[in-house]
Amino acid sequence: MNPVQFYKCLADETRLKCMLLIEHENELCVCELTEALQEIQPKISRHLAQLRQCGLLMDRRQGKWIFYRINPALPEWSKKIITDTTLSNTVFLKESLAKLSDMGGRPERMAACC
Amino acid sequence: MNPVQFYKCLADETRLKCMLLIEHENELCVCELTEALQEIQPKISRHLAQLRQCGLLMDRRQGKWIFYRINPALPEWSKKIITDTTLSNTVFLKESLAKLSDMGGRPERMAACC
DNA sequence: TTCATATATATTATATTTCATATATGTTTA
DNA sequence: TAAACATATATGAAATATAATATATATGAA
Repeated sequence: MNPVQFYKCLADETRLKCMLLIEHENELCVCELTEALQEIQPKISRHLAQLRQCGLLMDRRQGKWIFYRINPALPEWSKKIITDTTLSNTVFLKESLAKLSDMGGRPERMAACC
Repeated sequence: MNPVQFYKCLADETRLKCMLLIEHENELCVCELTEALQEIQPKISRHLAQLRQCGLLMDRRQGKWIFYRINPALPEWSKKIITDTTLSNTVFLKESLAKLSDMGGRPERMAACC
């Protein structure tokens, strides 16, 4: 992971909030992020695609939904930065987390089994 | 310090290398960075100005030279990210550090006294 | 004046957003 | 079973916004 590329991925409000919300919640789908950030779906989807292509996120499909999580194969220093940034910027995420917990009809997780 | 703005500052090769080199060396002037990165002076200068305006760097003048250092007033989480990134990306800085130690006629520091 | 450094600006390159549309899965109904 | 529909997500292309660069010019100290 080139550090410049890594920081470029984090250098956008939508992408950074996606990353930190996913870190905070462990796993989120596109519709949950769309609701949390109050943005249109294609915009969220595009930024998630970029984060996936750069290796920061992994996805798994469960039925209609695609869940994203932090790529566990990321180098330790970059994973640490993501967790540290999440812990130290609760205000930055406050509104989005509120929207998320107010959201009805969230998809149920099944363990990514076996 | 807004985290998006912070990461935007780091999301450029020249700026990131300046930050990490300054972190590594404690203090560097424009001419040293120009030599270390093998870039023209106005380019370095512009990026340093941006880093200063955003509050990531502080400068002090000593005669002809202006020395830059990491702004000690930065929030802890962001200072930590700068040190962690420096420690974990030695390869990224290798060439620049070599150029720097090969450089002749580097300005002498006087303690930023009193 | 000269050397080192800083700033302004115009041009070019890059990134982002939006809309329209496509794909993929799941569900309903014939 | 299969066809039709609904929902979630992805993508292509165009318009717009933002950032980077190179060049020229300005400033400030010795």
